[in-house]
Amino acid sequence: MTPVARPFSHAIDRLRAVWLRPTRQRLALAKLLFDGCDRHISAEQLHGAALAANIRVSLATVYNTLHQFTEAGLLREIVVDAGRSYFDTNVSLHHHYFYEKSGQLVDLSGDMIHMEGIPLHSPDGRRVSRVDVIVRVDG
Amino acid sequence: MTPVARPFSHAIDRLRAVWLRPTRQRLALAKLLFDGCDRHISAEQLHGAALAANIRVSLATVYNTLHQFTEAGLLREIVVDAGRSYFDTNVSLHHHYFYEKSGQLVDLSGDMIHMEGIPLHSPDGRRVSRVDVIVRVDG
DNA sequence: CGCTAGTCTGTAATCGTTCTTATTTAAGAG
DNA sequence: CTCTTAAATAAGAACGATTACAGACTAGCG
Repeated sequence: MTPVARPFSHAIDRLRAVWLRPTRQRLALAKLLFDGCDRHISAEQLHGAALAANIRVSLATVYNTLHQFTEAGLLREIVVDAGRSYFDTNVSLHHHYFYEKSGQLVDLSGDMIHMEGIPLHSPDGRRVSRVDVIVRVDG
Repeated sequence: MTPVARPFSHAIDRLRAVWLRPTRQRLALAKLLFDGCDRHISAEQLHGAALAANIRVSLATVYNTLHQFTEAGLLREIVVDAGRSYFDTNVSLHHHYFYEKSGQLVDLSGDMIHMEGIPLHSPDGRRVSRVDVIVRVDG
């Protein structure tokens, strides 16, 4: 209930906060993405969802928007496969199960796994931007 | 020094051990891959290396061979980017730094990071096939 | 309203990878 | 050594996800 926990209930406020012009397309996509549920969605899936909701938006714009949101910290990109990446609306610290067969991605709470010894810098002193843990499941 | 630590010094023995016919192409690629150094190599890079070494082999065969070796446990596939995957000749337990800018992959010794709480099964009881940890570095 | 930088569209291009089909080859039998 | 056959390879077409491009559109401002 603190302002930090749920800072921007409205899509337009989220966009303003990260200095992205609230255009029709970005607003519509933001509303689809940030509806309160955590999502793991691909660009194609979001494009499909937009069309299904009668929002005319090109696939190129979906890609642009997803990358802009990711850069702004509203989304986190998760690469599971050569040639498949998902965008996660939950940007808090957590990890993932990945079901190789179905391609499904499932959250693994961040405090379930304790990691020690993870470096904050690379061997040559550069900053670690993030640590991805993917638990791969056969079935 | 135990037989297990360095079981197959010769490429041909490695192939026999995993029931892959030692064809000219597979032998040549195995020699390039398992020369004693740990490598993180992409299919294109290996193809280039083969051509440079005057080994005529098609890209399709390089892909087939890499996947067969991976399935046989001689290699480990590491996906870092949508549309880029590397094959690691070091199949022992360890993790990786990934330099986003250069695309370089660097080993992170397995016992540097201690992880606790990593599940052996998925929430619905399926076996975890492996856990990938990628420490992403900006520069 | 009119201007301008930023954004969007539709399509073509690109990239890494996989598929397909004809050809070649390893390896065992005779 | 030759024959036979299943397995492996070559070459390029096909593929799917993503990116690039050039022109049209629009938000925000005066």
